[in-house]
Amino acid sequence: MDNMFEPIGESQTLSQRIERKIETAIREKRLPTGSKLPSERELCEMFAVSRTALREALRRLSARGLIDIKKGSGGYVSDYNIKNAISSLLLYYDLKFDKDLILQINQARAMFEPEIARLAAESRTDKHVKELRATIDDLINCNHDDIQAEADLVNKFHAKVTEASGNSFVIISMEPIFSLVPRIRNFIYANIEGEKNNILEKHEEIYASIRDKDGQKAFNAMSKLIDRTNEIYLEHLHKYNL
Amino acid sequence: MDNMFEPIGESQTLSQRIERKIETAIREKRLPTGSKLPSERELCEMFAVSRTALREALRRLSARGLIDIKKGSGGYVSDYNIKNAISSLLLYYDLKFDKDLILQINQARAMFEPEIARLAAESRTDKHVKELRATIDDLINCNHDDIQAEADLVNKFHAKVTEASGNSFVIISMEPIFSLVPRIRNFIYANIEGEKNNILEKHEEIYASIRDKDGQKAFNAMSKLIDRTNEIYLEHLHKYNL
DNA sequence: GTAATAAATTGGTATTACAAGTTGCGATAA
DNA sequence: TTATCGCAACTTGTAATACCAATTTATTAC
Repeated sequence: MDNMFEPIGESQTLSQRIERKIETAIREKRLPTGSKLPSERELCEMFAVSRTALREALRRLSARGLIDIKKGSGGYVSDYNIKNAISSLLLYYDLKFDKDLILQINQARAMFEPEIARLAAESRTDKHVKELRATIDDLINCNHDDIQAEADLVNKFHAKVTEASGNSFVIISMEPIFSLVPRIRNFIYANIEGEKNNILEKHEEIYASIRDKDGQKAFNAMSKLIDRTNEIYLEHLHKYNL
Repeated sequence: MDNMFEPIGESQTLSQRIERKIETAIREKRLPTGSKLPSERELCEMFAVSRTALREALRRLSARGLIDIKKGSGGYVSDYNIKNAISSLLLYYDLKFDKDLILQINQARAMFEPEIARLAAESRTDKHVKELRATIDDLINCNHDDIQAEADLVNKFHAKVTEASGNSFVIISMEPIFSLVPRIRNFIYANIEGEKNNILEKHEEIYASIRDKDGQKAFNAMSKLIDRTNEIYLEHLHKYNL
């Protein structure tokens, strides 16, 4: 019995209550996307509060990405997009970034990405095929010494495969991974010297499977690729005793 | 050539620049978790700005979950937890919730949950086994008429399985799904009359597999369960032409 | 030393004033 | 008539001051 006696009255501040009222209106679409909010003075009158309190409520909503405020113009209901949605998630991973997270991400990739490749093979459009081809070509032409550029292109390829799955939930879920890769790269300077041809081959195989709409083949190729990549990572982690 | 002429000067407001400065200090751990910020008056002097501008910066940081502000006490660097991180993600799904999202979520579950069950079987602790057992027992004892309670318990079971995987990235990724189930339930009144025994059996099978650390068996059982559930959903969607 | 009390400190709200940017209307010129 | 310019009437952004309410700290009485 932790909370036998809950706090009496509203512990919420005035500006928080205003925030919640406007937020509810937005969630219930009473304020549709893109619509203009009344001016601050008008809202002050409507809520019967000072401009100070109202502005702080608007600042919170703006910080959370629910509204856009333009100086001299006014406030508008934001087109709440994925960027807003995952920005705080990215911040979270940014703060808790460590070796464990890297291992867990690698594990998650091994679990999910083969299935994603399978779905991509079944759902991809011609546009996706073109973009995947272009990415691999860039990778082929990439300077062998530029490890950073190579890693970025590999990352781009995997992001494109995920995009080709057409499942927005999957795309959003994987987004943090592809955003964190640059940081992982700074953490693990795993050299894939002598592996590049092998890696490249597997990417070609994945590409071909998706192009030919062969889900099972895409699954297998992706599975092998991720497993091999994880092996390289683990070897490196052991070698440098991280 | 889209951006031949980039905007001149800082389009950022003063309060946004203050916000960014403090945010950077937090991200770089110069302000460690739990530490107390200087008082508003002090910060005003340090940044040489009015209290108005400073407070709006603090409001933004507070709204984003980076700091906690206690009246009469002061501001503290928040222990930025998962709740903060995924709250905006939940808002996003809340706003774009529709039939398509439900279908994509079901697809994603079919892709991911079997693998999650496999990992759970390999990583689970005794505590997880107990909790899973308790959840199934609740489901058995649940009133057959109370469809809502049943759905909640099934949902809880799947959340617990995910938790047992021990992979925090996976847990966070799946969190939106388990949060959305109540809304899906209101969308689809899929009657599992006559299915309950079948569903229950499969849950028992998953439980036993995880208890016995049989990953492959857990994978198969979860796979069958999700497939059957999706069938029921699709039948319902067709029947009512949603 | 402890507990009650008073004082100082801190965040919350209100008010007023002005700065700075945007919008739209109308006067003016072509 | 049409295009352009400029001004006026908006809008939000920042500043300064004052006071309220909650919390913390210092003081006092026991």
